[in-house]
Amino acid sequence: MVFIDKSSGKPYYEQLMLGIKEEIVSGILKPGDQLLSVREMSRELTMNPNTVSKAYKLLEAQDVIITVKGKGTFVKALTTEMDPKSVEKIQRQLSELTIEAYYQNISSEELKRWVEDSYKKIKGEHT
Amino acid sequence: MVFIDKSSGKPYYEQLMLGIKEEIVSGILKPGDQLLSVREMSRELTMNPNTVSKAYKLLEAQDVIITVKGKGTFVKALTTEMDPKSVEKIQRQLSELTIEAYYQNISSEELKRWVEDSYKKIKGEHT
Amino acid sequence: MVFIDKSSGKPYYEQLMLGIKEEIVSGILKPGDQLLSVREMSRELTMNPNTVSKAYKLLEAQDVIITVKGKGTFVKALTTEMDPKSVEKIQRQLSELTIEAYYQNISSEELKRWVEDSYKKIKGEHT
Amino acid sequence: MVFIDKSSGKPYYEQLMLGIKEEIVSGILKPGDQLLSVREMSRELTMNPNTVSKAYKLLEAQDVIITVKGKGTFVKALTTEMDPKSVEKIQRQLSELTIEAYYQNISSEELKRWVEDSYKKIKGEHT
DNA sequence: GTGGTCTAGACCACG
DNA sequence: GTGGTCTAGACCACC
Repeated sequence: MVFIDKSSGKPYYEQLMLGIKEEIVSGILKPGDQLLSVREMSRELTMNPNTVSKAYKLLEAQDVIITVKGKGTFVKALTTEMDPKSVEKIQRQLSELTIEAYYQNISSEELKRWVEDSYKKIKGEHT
Repeated sequence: MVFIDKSSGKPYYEQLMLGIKEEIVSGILKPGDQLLSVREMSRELTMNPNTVSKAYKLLEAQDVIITVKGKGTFVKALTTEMDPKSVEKIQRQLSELTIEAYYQNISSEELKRWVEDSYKKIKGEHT
Repeated sequence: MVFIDKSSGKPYYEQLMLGIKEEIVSGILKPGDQLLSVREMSRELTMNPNTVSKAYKLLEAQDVIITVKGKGTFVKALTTEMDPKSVEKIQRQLSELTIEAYYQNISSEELKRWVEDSYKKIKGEHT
Repeated sequence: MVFIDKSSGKPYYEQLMLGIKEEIVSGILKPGDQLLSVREMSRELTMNPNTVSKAYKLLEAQDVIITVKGKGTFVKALTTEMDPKSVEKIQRQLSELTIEAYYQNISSEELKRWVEDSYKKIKGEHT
């Protein structure tokens, strides 16, 4: 069950996208699994259907899920290739994060430990 | 010289804030150094003075710089304490980044290597 | 209704910030209450929306209110912790005020009575 | 010797005005005493003569000091009457301070104790 | 010269 | 509807 923090400042649709990805990488959602319909999901999370729809559309554009008309929305298999653009974006964000971390006197070791922890958390959720 | 990507979608003032922090951690700007005046900077980056001012004000709120009315704006010494809120924010962002990275088949090792590289880049620029 | 004295020399946004805080401590505004929207408030007070926005942003930085994009701005619960910087500032201002008072032959007792009165006024407005 | 905090944000001339008043109420400066000349004072405090001059002019307007052309500037006797405008201003500032204090969970008692302390500090400096 | 405040008005993202 | 960003330009206080 994805959790939406309504006062985090982050757009709902982004939180939902991230939440779904999180459930996929952690194995809660598996390839072929059907997502809640837009209307169900919107009721579940008490948000506007348009917002859920936007998240689904963007996830579909990212090849994370696929919508079959009249059938529903399904999780796609994790791709084995990297999307250069996404990778580049991640690197850029990481670089910015490093500057902020450095400014807070967070050492490189600490930061790497946090990366490790995050990975463990994801894998640990696999059943 | 801070570079502003006018088509990145990121607000100019955030880019400027990050750019200035980058110059500070990398040693290009040292404590006590005077920043370009709001007007100079706005001319330099071809943006509105209000936008530069906004970045300066926010950096001042973060204790990164200090502005003396009628005098100018100056770099403060790097603090040695951590701001719990900022640290928490960094951890959260890192956690989200990890999910995206995992989705792109980027290994934990790879990600940690990038962290290390970013740190080296910062320190390598020290004179 | 916050009152703005347009000829007091004090910036509008500061007057608005103080006015909102006053309504909160006196119980007129309660945690969770929605503030007037930026546009409504600007119409109400006949000032520019940007000025209202500035006040709201600063109050948010002080953890007094919280704004949710596309939804509105809401009163936060009064915190139970002290912010050392704010406390220091209050002490400094009080010290300066004392000098001015002393210069006007205002006794310590009188000044303390005024403090008491101000507190009573705040609490008296509670419902 | 008045101390000017060049990075406090407060205008220099106001700091100087307050500093001189402080020296008067604490007895360091007595009625009839001669102040440093504008030029001496500006050298002493490493500030612009115009700034010192502005402070002196304003203090003269407040009947705190008096300038005799060709002679110098002298401390006037503490008046025994109150200036209604000044008193009103003090009350207003105190009222605003109370709101901020209340917001920081500072009790009425604490605030009154601080007032008492400030008064003691002033009187304690009397020789 | 410096930064600070305020206005007017445009455009965008979010829900 | 909401707030956020950006621009253009005016006026003021401080130094």
